[in-house]
Amino acid sequence: MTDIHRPAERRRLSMVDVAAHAGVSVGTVSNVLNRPELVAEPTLRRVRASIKALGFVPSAPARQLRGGSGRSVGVMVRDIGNPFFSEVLPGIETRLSQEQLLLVLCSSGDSIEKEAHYLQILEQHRVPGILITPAGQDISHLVELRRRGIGMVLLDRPGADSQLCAVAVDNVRGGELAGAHLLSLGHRRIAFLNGPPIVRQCADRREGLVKAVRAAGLDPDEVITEITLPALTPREGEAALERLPARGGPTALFCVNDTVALGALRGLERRGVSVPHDMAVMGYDDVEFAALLSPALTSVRQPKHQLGQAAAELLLTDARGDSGHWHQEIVFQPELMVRASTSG
Amino acid sequence: MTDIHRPAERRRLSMVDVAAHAGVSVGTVSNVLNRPELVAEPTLRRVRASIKALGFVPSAPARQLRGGSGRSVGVMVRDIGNPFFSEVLPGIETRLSQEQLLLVLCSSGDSIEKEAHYLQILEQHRVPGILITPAGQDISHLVELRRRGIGMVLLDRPGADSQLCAVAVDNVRGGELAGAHLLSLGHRRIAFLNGPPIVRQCADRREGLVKAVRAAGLDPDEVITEITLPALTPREGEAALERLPARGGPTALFCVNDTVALGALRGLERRGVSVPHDMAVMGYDDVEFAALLSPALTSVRQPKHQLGQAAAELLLTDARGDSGHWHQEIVFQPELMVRASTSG
DNA sequence: CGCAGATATTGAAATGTTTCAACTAGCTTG
DNA sequence: CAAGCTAGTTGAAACATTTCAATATCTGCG
Repeated sequence: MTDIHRPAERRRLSMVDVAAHAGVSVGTVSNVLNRPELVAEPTLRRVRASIKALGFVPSAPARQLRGGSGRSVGVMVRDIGNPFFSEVLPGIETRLSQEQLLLVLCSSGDSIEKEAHYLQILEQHRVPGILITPAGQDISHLVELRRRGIGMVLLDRPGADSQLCAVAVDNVRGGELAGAHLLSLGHRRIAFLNGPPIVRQCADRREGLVKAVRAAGLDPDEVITEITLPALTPREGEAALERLPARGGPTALFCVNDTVALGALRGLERRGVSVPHDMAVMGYDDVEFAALLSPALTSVRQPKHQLGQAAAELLLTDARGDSGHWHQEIVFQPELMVRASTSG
Repeated sequence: MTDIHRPAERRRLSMVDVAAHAGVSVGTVSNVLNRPELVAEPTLRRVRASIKALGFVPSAPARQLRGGSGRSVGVMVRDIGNPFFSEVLPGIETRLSQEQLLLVLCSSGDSIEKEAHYLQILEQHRVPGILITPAGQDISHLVELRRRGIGMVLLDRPGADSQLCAVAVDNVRGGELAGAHLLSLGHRRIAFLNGPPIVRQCADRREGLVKAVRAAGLDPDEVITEITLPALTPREGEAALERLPARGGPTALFCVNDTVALGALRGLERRGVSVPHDMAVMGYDDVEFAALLSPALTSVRQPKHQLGQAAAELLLTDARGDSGHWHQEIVFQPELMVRASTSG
C-alpha cells in the first residue's frame, strides 16, 4: 500500500508553456483554440500536439475575464427535494447542455436571505442569465439585476406586468379546477393544506379555489378551512392532520402539491381513515408517482418538462440580449386528472 | 406601454472606479473586501459607501485568476430525473452552501461522451472538486483528474481499490437482501429488471441476487431471468413486461430501482395482474413515495440524505488537499423494507 | 529632538487569456 | 523588378483582481 500524495504543487500550465513548447507565439496558440481556420495546417498540427503532450487545459476564468460574460447560468428553485422541480430540471438541463452552458443549481429553501445571497454570488460570477422561482412576492431586485445586464426568466411564476420574461402554469385556473371538482362531488367542507401565502403559487391556487366556491354560489369562509404549513413536505402534510377541526370537520382535503398529499395520505392511512370514503384527497402537480399511490391520487397536472424547456429557451434569447426583445410570458394550462382518491 | 431597452452597454465597474470615487488606491479597496481589519475605520466606511453608491460587484473570474481555484464544485449524476438523485442532492446542497460553494449540476444520461465533455468543461473552470457517479466502469480518467489536483469523490459507487474517495451503499448486500426475501416467500422463478451491466450499481445488485440464490442451494440460471432495460425509467419498466416469458413465467419481479418498479406496477395493473397474488414486485432505493404506492412497494432502503452529506463532506477534505489525506471509503448498509407488494 | 515601532496606504507586478494592429514572406502582376 | 496582395504570425495591450515590498504618517520614549 503506497501513500498516494498529491504531486509537488507544480504551477499550472498556461498558453505560454504551450507556445514555448511548439515554438510559436501565444497569439497563435489562442488562434489554434478559437479560430483554427486562420492557422496554417502544419502549425496547427504542431500546436495541437504540444497541447496534448503537455496536457494543457485552458482556463475558463481567464477567458471570461477578457471575453465578457460566463458560460454558466443560474437556476434557482425553492426546494430541490421537491419532485416537481426534479421533473422540471431535465427539460432545463437538456436545452442548456446543447448550448454548452453549465447549470448552477441553487436552492433557496424559501428563504429570502438565502436567495439574495445566491443571487449575489451569481452576479459576481457574471452569469449571463438566471432562471428563478422567487422565494418572495417582491421581484424588484430581479428587475434590477436584469437592468444590469443579467438575463432573467421567472420559472413557474407569472411575470408581474411584463417586467420580466416568465414561464408559468395558470395556478388560479388550476385551483379553480380542483375546487370545482371537489364541489361537484358534493363536498361542502374542504380543508386546504396550503403553503405560506407569500409564495405566489400558493396564493394563486387559493384564489382559484375561492373563485370556484363563489361560482357555486357558496361562501368561501364557510366551505374552506385553510391550514398553512411551514414547509411543503410529506412530514408537514401528515402533521397538518392534527390541526383539522375535530367535529363538523372537512370531508375533502385539497393539498397544495403532491408531496403534501403524500404525507396526508400516509397520515390518514395510519389513522384508519378511508380515502375517498371518509375523506377525499387531492394533490397538485401530478408528479410521476401520483397515479400509482394508494389510492391513486387525483391531481392537477402541470406540463413540467415543457415548462423547463420553454424557460431555458426564453432565457437563452433574453441572455443574448437581442435588441428589441420584448418581455414574453408563456402560460401553460393545467389539466385535471381524476383518480381514485376523490372518486373511488 | 414603454419599450424597456437594455441600457447603453456601459462598461462594468471595476475596483478602479471604486478607488477613484473613494479617493484611495485599488490596493485599499481590495483590503476592504478581503482583510477589513487592516483598514482604518474612516477609510473603511468611505470605501464601503462608494461600493454601495456605485453598485460595484466584484468579479469572481478575476479573483479566481489571481487567487487559484474556484468556488464551485461539480456534481455529476447519471440522470437528474431519477428521484434517487433528487433525494441525495439536498444533502449535498446543504453542506456545500455552508461553505459558500456553488453546485454545478451535470447529468451524464449514462453517456460516457457527455460525461467526458462535462468533465473537460469543469476542469477548464478550475473547480476545486467533483462529486460523481460515473457512467462507465473505467474510472482511470477520474484518477488522472485527481492527480492533476481536482478533488474527486465517487458517489454511490465503491472506490476501486482506494484509488479515490468514495461514498456508497453496499449494493451487493442490497441485492442479497432482496433475493433472500423473495426466496423466503417461496419464489423460485424471479425476473430481474436490470439496467445495463456497465453500470456498476446494476452489476452489484445482480451479484447479490445471484449470491442469495446460491446460498439457498439453487441454480441462478434456472431461478433468475434477467431483462436488461435501455434506461431506468417507468416507461421502460412497463415495456419490459412484454419481454417476460409467457409460460412457466416468473412469480416475482425484482426491479433494479423504484422508478422501474413504478412502471412495472402500472403495467401489471393495466394488464389486470394482481400484485402480490399473481406476481410479487419489489424495488430498490425506497424513495419517498415507495411506501405509498398501490400496493405499497417492498424496497431496499438507502440512506440518501446521509449519502449526499457524507459525499460533500469527503469532497471538502479532499479538495482542501490536506497533505497526508488518505483515500477514504464510506459504505452505508442498505435495509430491507417489506411491504404489501411482496407479502400482501 | 531624533528614532524605533506601529499602523495605514500605495504602486506595481503577476495571473492566463483575447484581440488587434503591425509585420514578414511568398506570390502575382503590370 | 517594384508594387501590391494574401496568408500567416507576432507582440503587446487590456481585462479585474490579489499580493507584497515599499513608503508615509503617527506615537511614544530616551
